[in-house]
Amino acid sequence: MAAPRSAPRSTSSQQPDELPPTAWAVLGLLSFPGERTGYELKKWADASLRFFYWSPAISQIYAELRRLEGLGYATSRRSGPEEPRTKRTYAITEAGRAALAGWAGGADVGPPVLKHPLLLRVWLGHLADPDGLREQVNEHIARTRAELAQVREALARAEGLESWSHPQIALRWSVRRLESELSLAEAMLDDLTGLCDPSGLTDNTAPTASGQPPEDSPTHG
Amino acid sequence: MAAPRSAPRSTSSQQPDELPPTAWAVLGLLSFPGERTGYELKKWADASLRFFYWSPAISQIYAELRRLEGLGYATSRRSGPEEPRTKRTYAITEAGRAALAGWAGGADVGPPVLKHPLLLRVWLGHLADPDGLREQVNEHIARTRAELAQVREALARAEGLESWSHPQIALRWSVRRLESELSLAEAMLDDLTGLCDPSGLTDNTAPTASGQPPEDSPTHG
DNA sequence: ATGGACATGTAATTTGTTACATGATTGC
DNA sequence: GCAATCATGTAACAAATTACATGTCCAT
Repeated sequence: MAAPRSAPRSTSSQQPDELPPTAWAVLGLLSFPGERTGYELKKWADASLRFFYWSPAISQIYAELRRLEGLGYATSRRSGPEEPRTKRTYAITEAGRAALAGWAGGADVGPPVLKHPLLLRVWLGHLADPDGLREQVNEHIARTRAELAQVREALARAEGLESWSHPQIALRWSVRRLESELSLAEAMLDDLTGLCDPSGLTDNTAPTASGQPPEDSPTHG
Repeated sequence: MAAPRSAPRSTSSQQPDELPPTAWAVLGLLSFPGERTGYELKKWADASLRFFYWSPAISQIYAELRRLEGLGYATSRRSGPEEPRTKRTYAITEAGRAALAGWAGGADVGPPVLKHPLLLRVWLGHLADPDGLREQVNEHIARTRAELAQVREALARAEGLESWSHPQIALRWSVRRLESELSLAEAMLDDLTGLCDPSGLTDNTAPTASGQPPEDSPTHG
Protein backbone atom coordinates (compact mmCIF):
# COMPACT_ATOMS: atom_id res chain seq x y z
CA MET A 1 0.00 0.00 0.00
CA ALA A 2 1.47 3.32 -1.03
CA ALA A 3 0.81 5.47 2.04
CA PRO A 4 2.90 4.51 5.07
CA ARG A 5 0.39 4.27 7.89
CA SER A 6 1.19 4.31 11.58
CA ALA A 7 3.43 1.73 13.23
CA PRO A 8 2.15 -1.85 13.45
CA ARG A 9 1.49 -1.53 17.16
CA SER A 10 3.38 -4.38 18.84
CA THR A 11 0.97 -7.19 19.57
CA SER A 12 1.78 -7.73 23.24
CA SER A 13 2.25 -5.81 26.51
CA GLN A 14 1.20 -2.28 27.40
CA GLN A 15 4.17 -0.04 26.75
CA PRO A 16 4.08 3.49 28.17
CA ASP A 17 2.28 4.35 24.95
CA GLU A 18 -0.75 2.21 24.14
CA LEU A 19 -3.21 5.03 24.81
CA PRO A 20 -4.97 7.00 22.07
CA PRO A 21 -3.73 10.54 21.45
CA THR A 22 -6.95 11.87 22.91
CA ALA A 23 -6.10 10.39 26.28
CA TRP A 24 -2.72 12.12 26.19
CA ALA A 25 -4.36 15.34 25.17
CA VAL A 26 -6.71 15.20 28.15
CA LEU A 27 -3.84 14.29 30.45
CA GLY A 28 -1.96 17.18 28.90
CA LEU A 29 -4.77 19.54 29.80
CA LEU A 30 -4.38 18.30 33.35
CA SER A 31 -0.62 18.76 33.32
CA PHE A 32 -0.87 22.51 33.70
CA PRO A 33 -1.02 23.93 37.23
CA GLY A 34 -4.36 23.60 38.97
CA GLU A 35 -7.16 21.09 39.31
CA ARG A 36 -10.19 21.13 37.07
CA THR A 37 -13.48 19.48 36.26
CA GLY A 38 -14.40 17.71 33.05
CA TYR A 39 -16.63 20.59 32.16
CA GLU A 40 -13.81 23.09 32.50
CA LEU A 41 -11.54 20.89 30.47
CA LYS A 42 -14.06 20.88 27.65
CA LYS A 43 -14.30 24.64 27.62
CA TRP A 44 -10.56 24.96 27.60
CA ALA A 45 -10.23 22.44 24.78
CA ASP A 46 -12.81 24.38 22.76
CA ALA A 47 -10.96 27.61 23.30
CA SER A 48 -7.45 26.42 22.68
CA LEU A 49 -6.68 22.78 21.91
CA ARG A 50 -9.11 22.72 19.04
CA PHE A 51 -7.06 25.11 16.96
CA PHE A 52 -4.23 22.69 16.48
CA TYR A 53 -5.64 19.42 17.66
CA TRP A 54 -9.47 19.06 17.99
CA SER A 55 -11.75 19.14 20.94
CA PRO A 56 -13.25 15.83 22.10
CA ALA A 57 -16.95 15.55 22.94
CA ILE A 58 -17.70 16.22 26.58
CA SER A 59 -18.83 12.65 27.10
CA GLN A 60 -15.50 11.44 25.82
CA ILE A 61 -13.62 13.73 28.15
CA TYR A 62 -15.45 12.22 31.09
CA ALA A 63 -14.66 8.75 29.79
CA GLU A 64 -10.98 9.54 29.34
CA LEU A 65 -10.79 11.02 32.81
CA ARG A 66 -12.14 7.80 34.26
CA ARG A 67 -9.65 5.77 32.26
CA LEU A 68 -6.79 8.04 33.34
CA GLU A 69 -7.83 7.65 36.95
CA GLY A 70 -8.03 3.89 36.53
CA LEU A 71 -4.45 3.91 35.29
CA GLY A 72 -3.32 5.96 38.25
CA TYR A 73 -2.43 8.89 36.03
CA ALA A 74 -4.97 11.19 37.66
CA THR A 75 -6.80 11.49 40.93
CA SER A 76 -10.18 12.97 41.55
CA ARG A 77 -12.06 14.24 44.53
CA ARG A 78 -15.67 15.21 45.00
CA SER A 79 -16.13 18.72 46.20
CA GLY A 80 -17.24 18.71 49.83
CA PRO A 81 -20.10 20.81 51.18
CA GLU A 82 -17.80 23.83 51.36
CA GLU A 83 -18.15 24.36 47.61
CA PRO A 84 -21.52 25.35 46.16
CA ARG A 85 -21.90 22.80 43.38
CA THR A 86 -21.17 19.12 43.71
CA LYS A 87 -18.49 18.39 41.21
CA ARG A 88 -15.50 16.19 40.65
CA THR A 89 -12.14 17.82 40.17
CA TYR A 90 -9.22 16.01 38.63
CA ALA A 91 -5.50 16.44 39.10
CA ILE A 92 -2.55 14.74 37.46
CA THR A 93 -0.41 12.38 39.55
CA GLU A 94 3.34 11.98 39.50
CA ALA A 95 2.88 8.72 37.60
CA GLY A 96 0.72 10.56 35.10
CA ARG A 97 3.26 13.30 34.66
CA ALA A 98 5.99 10.73 34.11
CA ALA A 99 3.92 8.78 31.60
CA LEU A 100 3.05 11.95 29.73
CA ALA A 101 6.66 13.06 29.63
CA GLY A 102 7.60 9.63 28.29
CA TRP A 103 4.98 9.88 25.57
CA ALA A 104 5.96 13.42 24.65
CA GLY A 105 9.58 12.37 24.27
CA GLY A 106 8.68 9.23 22.32
CA ALA A 107 9.82 8.70 18.79
CA ASP A 108 7.07 8.56 16.17
CA VAL A 109 5.04 11.73 16.05
CA GLY A 110 2.73 10.73 13.24
CA PRO A 111 1.69 12.94 10.34
CA PRO A 112 -0.86 15.71 10.74
CA VAL A 113 -4.34 14.87 9.49
CA LEU A 114 -6.38 17.49 7.72
CA LYS A 115 -10.02 16.99 6.82
CA HIS A 116 -11.10 19.96 4.81
CA PRO A 117 -14.74 19.66 3.67
CA LEU A 118 -14.48 22.81 1.59
CA LEU A 119 -11.67 21.38 -0.45
CA LEU A 120 -13.67 18.25 -0.99
CA ARG A 121 -16.34 20.37 -2.61
CA VAL A 122 -13.90 22.35 -4.68
CA TRP A 123 -12.37 19.10 -5.85
CA LEU A 124 -15.87 18.10 -6.95
CA GLY A 125 -16.41 21.49 -8.52
CA HIS A 126 -17.29 20.07 -11.90
CA LEU A 127 -20.67 19.13 -10.41
CA ALA A 128 -21.38 22.44 -8.76
CA ASP A 129 -22.49 25.89 -9.66
CA PRO A 130 -19.35 28.07 -9.95
CA ASP A 131 -20.90 31.01 -8.12
CA GLY A 132 -22.15 28.80 -5.31
CA LEU A 133 -18.69 27.40 -4.96
CA ARG A 134 -17.08 30.80 -4.66
CA GLU A 135 -19.77 31.71 -2.17
CA GLN A 136 -18.75 28.74 -0.02
CA VAL A 137 -15.14 29.80 -0.17
CA ASN A 138 -16.19 33.24 0.99
CA GLU A 139 -18.10 31.76 3.88
CA HIS A 140 -15.01 29.82 4.78
CA ILE A 141 -13.02 33.02 4.80
CA ALA A 142 -15.52 34.64 7.13
CA ARG A 143 -15.48 31.63 9.46
CA THR A 144 -11.70 31.62 9.47
CA ARG A 145 -11.57 35.29 10.38
CA ALA A 146 -13.84 34.61 13.33
CA GLU A 147 -11.62 31.76 14.46
CA LEU A 148 -8.59 33.94 14.12
CA ALA A 149 -10.15 36.40 16.53
CA GLN A 150 -10.77 33.57 18.97
CA VAL A 151 -7.21 32.28 18.88
CA ARG A 152 -5.88 35.76 19.36
CA GLU A 153 -8.03 36.02 22.46
CA ALA A 154 -6.72 32.73 23.74
CA LEU A 155 -3.20 33.91 23.07
CA ALA A 156 -3.82 37.16 24.89
CA ARG A 157 -5.06 35.18 27.89
CA ALA A 158 -1.96 32.98 27.83
CA GLU A 159 0.47 35.84 27.42
CA GLY A 160 2.24 37.14 30.47
CA LEU A 161 1.54 33.93 32.36
CA GLU A 162 4.53 31.99 33.57
CA SER A 163 4.96 28.35 32.65
CA TRP A 164 2.64 28.85 29.69
CA SER A 165 5.29 29.53 27.10
CA HIS A 166 4.72 26.33 25.18
CA PRO A 167 0.97 26.76 24.89
CA GLN A 168 1.79 30.27 23.72
CA ILE A 169 3.98 28.89 20.97
CA ALA A 170 1.24 26.51 19.91
CA LEU A 171 -1.25 29.37 19.80
CA ARG A 172 1.12 31.61 17.89
CA TRP A 173 1.48 28.81 15.39
CA SER A 174 -2.30 28.63 15.19
CA VAL A 175 -2.60 32.35 14.55
CA ARG A 176 -0.12 32.15 11.70
CA ARG A 177 -1.82 29.02 10.41
CA LEU A 178 -5.20 30.71 10.22
CA GLU A 179 -3.64 33.71 8.54
CA SER A 180 -2.21 31.44 5.92
CA GLU A 181 -5.54 29.65 5.62
CA LEU A 182 -6.94 33.02 4.64
CA SER A 183 -4.43 33.66 1.89
CA LEU A 184 -4.79 30.11 0.67
CA ALA A 185 -8.51 30.69 0.30
CA GLU A 186 -7.97 33.96 -1.54
CA ALA A 187 -5.61 32.29 -3.96
CA MET A 188 -8.10 29.51 -4.54
CA LEU A 189 -10.77 32.08 -5.23
CA ASP A 190 -8.54 33.47 -7.97
CA ASP A 191 -8.01 29.99 -9.39
CA LEU A 192 -11.73 29.43 -9.39
CA THR A 193 -12.36 32.72 -11.14
CA GLY A 194 -9.66 32.02 -13.70
CA LEU A 195 -11.57 28.93 -14.69
CA CYS A 196 -14.59 30.80 -16.05
CA ASP A 197 -12.66 33.80 -17.25
CA PRO A 198 -9.52 32.47 -18.93
CA SER A 199 -8.02 35.87 -19.61
CA GLY A 200 -4.25 35.54 -19.82
CA LEU A 201 -3.88 37.40 -16.52
CA THR A 202 -4.13 34.35 -14.30
CA ASP A 203 -1.40 32.38 -16.10
CA ASN A 204 -4.03 29.81 -16.94
CA THR A 205 -2.19 29.55 -20.22
CA ALA A 206 -2.56 25.81 -20.58
CA PRO A 207 -2.73 25.78 -24.39
CA THR A 208 -5.26 22.97 -24.52
CA ALA A 209 -2.33 21.04 -25.95
CA SER A 210 -2.09 17.27 -25.84
CA GLY A 211 -5.78 17.11 -25.09
CA GLN A 212 -5.67 13.48 -24.11
CA PRO A 213 -9.25 12.34 -23.77
CA PRO A 214 -9.52 11.02 -20.22
CA GLU A 215 -9.20 7.33 -20.92
CA ASP A 216 -10.51 4.57 -18.75
CA SER A 217 -8.80 4.26 -15.38
CA PRO A 218 -6.63 7.39 -15.44
CA THR A 219 -4.07 5.67 -13.21
CA HIS A 220 -4.81 8.21 -10.51
CA GLY A 221 -3.70 11.85 -10.70
CA MET B 1 -21.29 24.25 24.79
CA ALA B 2 -19.06 26.90 23.33
CA ALA B 3 -17.96 25.28 20.08
CA PRO B 4 -20.74 25.14 17.49
CA ARG B 5 -20.62 21.53 16.32
CA SER B 6 -22.26 20.18 13.22
CA ALA B 7 -25.97 20.41 12.55
CA PRO B 8 -28.32 18.42 14.81
CA ARG B 9 -29.02 15.86 12.08
CA SER B 10 -32.80 15.86 11.68
CA THR B 11 -34.28 12.86 13.44
CA SER B 12 -36.41 11.50 10.60
CA SER B 13 -36.24 10.68 6.89
CA GLN B 14 -33.20 10.31 4.67
CA GLN B 15 -32.58 13.69 3.08
CA PRO B 16 -30.17 13.85 0.14
CA ASP B 17 -27.50 14.27 2.81
CA GLU B 18 -27.54 11.71 5.60
CA LEU B 19 -24.34 10.04 4.44
CA PRO B 20 -20.94 10.54 6.09
CA PRO B 21 -18.48 12.72 4.19
CA THR B 22 -16.40 9.65 3.49
CA ALA B 23 -19.19 8.15 1.42
CA TRP B 24 -19.37 11.34 -0.62
CA ALA B 25 -15.64 11.33 -1.03
CA VAL B 26 -15.72 7.80 -2.41
CA LEU B 27 -18.62 8.65 -4.67
CA GLY B 28 -16.63 11.70 -5.72
CA LEU B 29 -13.74 9.51 -6.72
CA LEU B 30 -16.20 7.61 -8.89
CA SER B 31 -17.59 10.78 -10.42
CA PHE B 32 -14.59 11.28 -12.66
CA PRO B 33 -14.64 9.61 -16.07
CA GLY B 34 -13.99 5.90 -16.07
CA GLU B 35 -14.79 2.86 -13.99
CA ARG B 36 -12.49 1.61 -11.27
CA THR B 37 -11.97 -1.04 -8.63
CA GLY B 38 -11.81 -0.48 -4.89
CA TYR B 39 -8.12 -1.11 -5.02
CA GLU B 40 -7.57 1.59 -7.62
CA LEU B 41 -9.69 4.00 -5.63
CA LYS B 42 -7.51 3.45 -2.61
CA LYS B 43 -4.34 4.19 -4.52
CA TRP B 44 -5.84 7.30 -5.96
CA ALA B 45 -7.02 8.47 -2.56
CA ASP B 46 -3.53 7.93 -1.17
CA ALA B 47 -2.01 9.92 -3.97
CA SER B 48 -4.40 12.80 -4.05
CA LEU B 49 -7.41 12.96 -1.76
CA ARG B 50 -5.30 12.51 1.33
CA PHE B 51 -3.60 15.87 0.91
CA PHE B 52 -6.74 17.83 1.61
CA TYR B 53 -9.13 15.28 2.97
CA TRP B 54 -7.70 11.92 4.21
CA SER B 55 -7.59 8.50 2.71
CA PRO B 56 -9.95 5.87 4.15
CA ALA B 57 -8.73 2.36 4.89
CA ILE B 58 -9.13 -0.02 1.98
CA SER B 59 -11.64 -2.07 3.94
CA GLN B 60 -13.73 1.02 4.43
CA ILE B 61 -13.61 1.83 0.76
CA TYR B 62 -15.01 -1.59 -0.03
CA ALA B 63 -17.70 -1.07 2.59
CA GLU B 64 -18.64 2.35 1.23
CA LEU B 65 -18.80 0.98 -2.29
CA ARG B 66 -21.25 -1.66 -1.18
CA ARG B 67 -23.34 0.95 0.59
CA LEU B 68 -23.29 3.23 -2.44
CA GLU B 69 -24.39 0.35 -4.63
CA GLY B 70 -27.16 -0.48 -2.17
CA LEU B 71 -28.40 3.09 -2.48
CA GLY B 72 -28.36 2.89 -6.24
CA TYR B 73 -25.63 5.51 -6.47
CA ALA B 74 -23.18 3.14 -8.08
CA THR B 75 -23.25 -0.05 -10.10
CA SER B 76 -20.67 -2.76 -10.23
CA ARG B 77 -19.82 -5.58 -12.54
CA ARG B 78 -17.49 -8.50 -12.18
CA SER B 79 -14.92 -8.71 -14.88
CA GLY B 80 -15.71 -11.58 -17.20
CA PRO B 81 -13.17 -14.09 -18.48
CA GLU B 82 -11.99 -11.61 -21.08
CA GLU B 83 -10.03 -9.75 -18.42
CA PRO B 84 -7.07 -11.44 -16.76
CA ARG B 85 -7.88 -10.83 -13.12
CA THR B 86 -11.25 -11.32 -11.52
CA LYS B 87 -12.22 -7.98 -10.13
CA ARG B 88 -15.21 -5.81 -9.50
CA THR B 89 -15.33 -2.44 -11.17
CA TYR B 90 -17.64 0.31 -10.01
CA ALA B 91 -19.23 3.17 -11.88
CA ILE B 92 -21.40 6.03 -10.71
CA THR B 93 -25.05 6.08 -11.76
CA GLU B 94 -27.12 9.03 -12.80
CA ALA B 95 -28.85 8.92 -9.41
CA GLY B 96 -25.45 8.95 -7.76
CA ARG B 97 -24.31 11.89 -9.81
CA ALA B 98 -27.47 13.78 -8.94
CA ALA B 99 -27.14 13.00 -5.22
CA LEU B 100 -23.52 14.06 -5.24
CA ALA B 101 -24.31 17.29 -7.03
CA GLY B 102 -27.02 17.97 -4.46
CA TRP B 103 -24.61 17.37 -1.63
CA ALA B 104 -21.90 19.51 -3.20
CA GLY B 105 -24.32 22.38 -3.61
CA GLY B 106 -25.72 21.96 -0.09
CA ALA B 107 -25.45 24.66 2.48
CA ASP B 108 -23.33 23.78 5.51
CA VAL B 109 -19.77 22.98 4.57
CA GLY B 110 -18.50 22.39 8.08
CA PRO B 111 -15.22 23.65 9.47
CA PRO B 112 -11.92 22.01 8.57
CA VAL B 113 -10.54 19.68 11.20
CA LEU B 114 -6.85 19.58 11.88
CA LYS B 115 -5.21 16.99 14.11
CA HIS B 116 -1.58 17.90 14.44
CA PRO B 117 0.27 15.52 16.75
CA LEU B 118 3.43 17.59 16.55
CA LEU B 119 1.65 20.64 17.89
CA LEU B 120 0.26 18.55 20.71
CA ARG B 121 3.83 17.79 21.74
CA VAL B 122 4.98 21.35 21.38
CA TRP B 123 2.04 22.46 23.49
CA LEU B 124 3.26 20.00 26.12
CA GLY B 125 6.82 21.21 25.68
CA HIS B 126 7.28 21.99 29.33
CA LEU B 127 7.60 18.23 29.88
CA ALA B 128 10.03 17.55 27.09
CA ASP B 129 13.66 17.96 26.30
CA PRO B 130 14.03 21.17 24.23
CA ASP B 131 16.49 19.62 21.80
CA GLY B 132 14.32 16.56 21.29
CA LEU B 133 11.41 18.84 20.54
CA ARG B 134 13.31 20.78 17.92
CA GLU B 135 14.43 17.48 16.48
CA GLN B 136 10.80 16.45 16.08
CA VAL B 137 10.01 19.69 14.34
CA ASN B 138 12.88 19.03 11.97
CA GLU B 139 11.56 15.57 11.23
CA HIS B 140 8.21 17.13 10.50
CA ILE B 141 9.85 19.50 8.06
CA ALA B 142 11.52 16.59 6.28
CA ARG B 143 8.25 14.67 6.11
CA THR B 144 6.45 17.72 4.77
CA ARG B 145 9.03 18.20 2.05
CA ALA B 146 8.51 14.62 0.96
CA GLU B 147 4.76 15.13 0.84
CA LEU B 148 5.23 18.29 -1.16
CA ALA B 149 7.11 16.31 -3.77
CA GLN B 150 4.26 13.82 -3.91
CA VAL B 151 1.57 16.45 -4.41
CA ARG B 152 3.59 18.10 -7.11
CA GLU B 153 3.73 14.74 -8.85
CA ALA B 154 -0.01 14.33 -8.52
CA LEU B 155 -0.48 17.83 -9.88
CA ALA B 156 1.79 17.11 -12.81
CA ARG B 157 -0.28 14.02 -13.59
CA ALA B 158 -3.50 16.04 -13.46
CA GLU B 159 -2.18 18.90 -15.55
CA GLY B 160 -3.06 18.99 -19.20
CA LEU B 161 -5.99 16.67 -18.67
CA GLU B 162 -9.38 17.97 -19.62
CA SER B 163 -12.22 17.93 -17.11
CA TRP B 164 -9.67 17.75 -14.28
CA SER B 165 -9.44 21.44 -13.59
CA HIS B 166 -11.11 21.27 -10.19
CA PRO B 167 -8.89 18.49 -8.88
CA GLN B 168 -6.03 20.60 -10.17
CA ILE B 169 -7.19 23.54 -8.09
CA ALA B 170 -7.45 21.33 -5.02
CA LEU B 171 -3.94 20.05 -5.62
CA ARG B 172 -2.57 23.53 -6.18
CA TRP B 173 -4.14 24.52 -2.89
CA SER B 174 -2.42 21.52 -1.31
CA VAL B 175 0.95 22.51 -2.71
CA ARG B 176 0.62 25.99 -1.28
CA ARG B 177 -0.66 24.56 1.97
CA LEU B 178 2.37 22.34 2.40
CA GLU B 179 4.65 25.21 1.52
CA SER B 180 3.07 27.25 4.26
CA GLU B 181 3.29 24.29 6.63
CA LEU B 182 7.03 24.48 6.03
CA SER B 183 7.32 28.14 6.91
CA LEU B 184 5.05 27.68 9.89
CA ALA B 185 7.41 25.00 11.17
CA GLU B 186 10.45 27.20 10.61
CA ALA B 187 8.83 30.03 12.53
CA MET B 188 7.98 27.67 15.36
CA LEU B 189 11.55 26.49 15.43
CA ASP B 190 12.58 30.09 16.00
CA ASP B 191 10.02 30.46 18.77
CA LEU B 192 11.32 27.32 20.39
CA THR B 193 14.89 28.54 20.18
CA GLY B 194 13.97 31.94 21.53
CA LEU B 195 12.72 30.20 24.63
CA CYS B 196 16.12 28.91 25.76
CA ASP B 197 18.08 31.82 24.38
CA PRO B 198 16.10 34.97 25.18
CA SER B 199 18.45 37.30 23.33
CA GLY B 200 16.51 40.34 22.23
CA LEU B 201 16.78 39.25 18.59
CA THR B 202 13.65 37.16 18.52
CA ASP B 203 11.40 39.92 19.88
CA ASN B 204 10.77 37.70 22.87
CA THR B 205 10.78 40.92 24.84
CA ALA B 206 7.98 39.96 27.19
CA PRO B 207 9.26 41.93 30.20
CA THR B 208 8.30 39.25 32.72
CA ALA B 209 5.82 41.87 33.85
CA SER B 210 2.67 41.05 35.76
CA GLY B 211 4.02 37.64 36.59
CA GLN B 212 0.69 36.40 37.85
CA PRO B 213 1.29 33.08 39.54
CA PRO B 214 -0.91 30.60 37.68
CA GLU B 215 -3.82 30.42 40.06
CA ASP B 216 -6.20 27.54 40.39
CA SER B 217 -8.40 27.01 37.35
CA PRO B 218 -6.84 29.51 34.98
CA THR B 219 -10.21 29.95 33.27
CA HIS B 220 -8.69 28.48 30.13
CA GLY B 221 -6.13 30.29 28.02
C1' DA C 1 -40.34 31.10 37.88
C1' DT C 2 -37.70 30.59 34.02
C1' DG C 3 -33.90 30.12 31.13
C1' DG C 4 -29.14 29.52 30.76
C1' DA C 5 -24.82 28.04 32.24
C1' DC C 6 -22.83 24.53 35.25
C1' DA C 7 -22.14 19.63 35.90
C1' DT C 8 -22.11 14.55 35.16
C1' DG C 9 -23.03 10.74 33.24
C1' DT C 10 -25.27 6.34 30.32
C1' DA C 11 -26.70 3.99 26.10
C1' DA C 12 -26.98 3.29 21.39
C1' DT C 13 -24.88 3.88 17.30
C1' DT C 14 -21.58 5.05 13.78
C1' DT C 15 -17.22 5.35 11.98
C1' DG C 16 -13.06 3.69 11.11
C1' DT C 17 -8.96 0.79 12.04
C1' DT C 18 -6.05 -3.48 12.21
C1' DA C 19 -5.49 -8.21 11.71
C1' DC C 20 -6.44 -11.98 9.23
C1' DA C 21 -7.59 -15.00 5.21
C1' DT C 22 -7.33 -15.95 0.46
C1' DG C 23 -5.99 -16.25 -4.05
C1' DA C 24 -4.44 -14.71 -8.91
C1' DT C 25 -0.95 -12.49 -11.88
C1' DT C 26 3.37 -10.40 -13.21
C1' DG C 27 8.24 -9.72 -13.45
C1' DC C 28 12.63 -11.41 -12.37
C1' DG D 1 10.05 -20.65 -8.32
C1' DC D 2 9.50 -16.48 -5.56
C1' DA D 3 8.35 -11.97 -4.26
C1' DA D 4 5.64 -8.06 -5.14
C1' DT D 5 1.56 -6.22 -6.49
C1' DC D 6 -3.20 -6.81 -7.58
C1' DA D 7 -7.59 -7.77 -5.59
C1' DT D 8 -11.37 -8.65 -2.24
C1' DG D 9 -13.26 -9.36 1.68
C1' DT D 10 -14.50 -10.67 7.03
C1' DA D 11 -14.21 -10.13 11.94
C1' DA D 12 -12.90 -8.05 16.07
C1' DC D 13 -12.29 -3.98 18.06
C1' DA D 14 -11.42 0.91 19.20
C1' DA D 15 -12.67 5.53 19.01
C1' DA D 16 -15.88 8.95 19.06
C1' DT D 17 -20.39 10.87 18.37
C1' DT D 18 -25.34 11.95 19.44
C1' DA D 19 -29.25 11.51 22.14
C1' DC D 20 -30.97 11.19 26.37
C1' DA D 21 -31.50 11.72 31.47
C1' DT D 22 -30.84 14.34 35.56
C1' DG D 23 -30.11 17.87 38.63
C1' DT D 24 -28.11 22.49 40.64
C1' DC D 25 -27.14 27.35 40.82
C1' DC D 26 -27.66 32.09 39.31
C1' DA D 27 -29.54 36.11 37.26
C1' DT D 28 -33.58 38.49 35.60
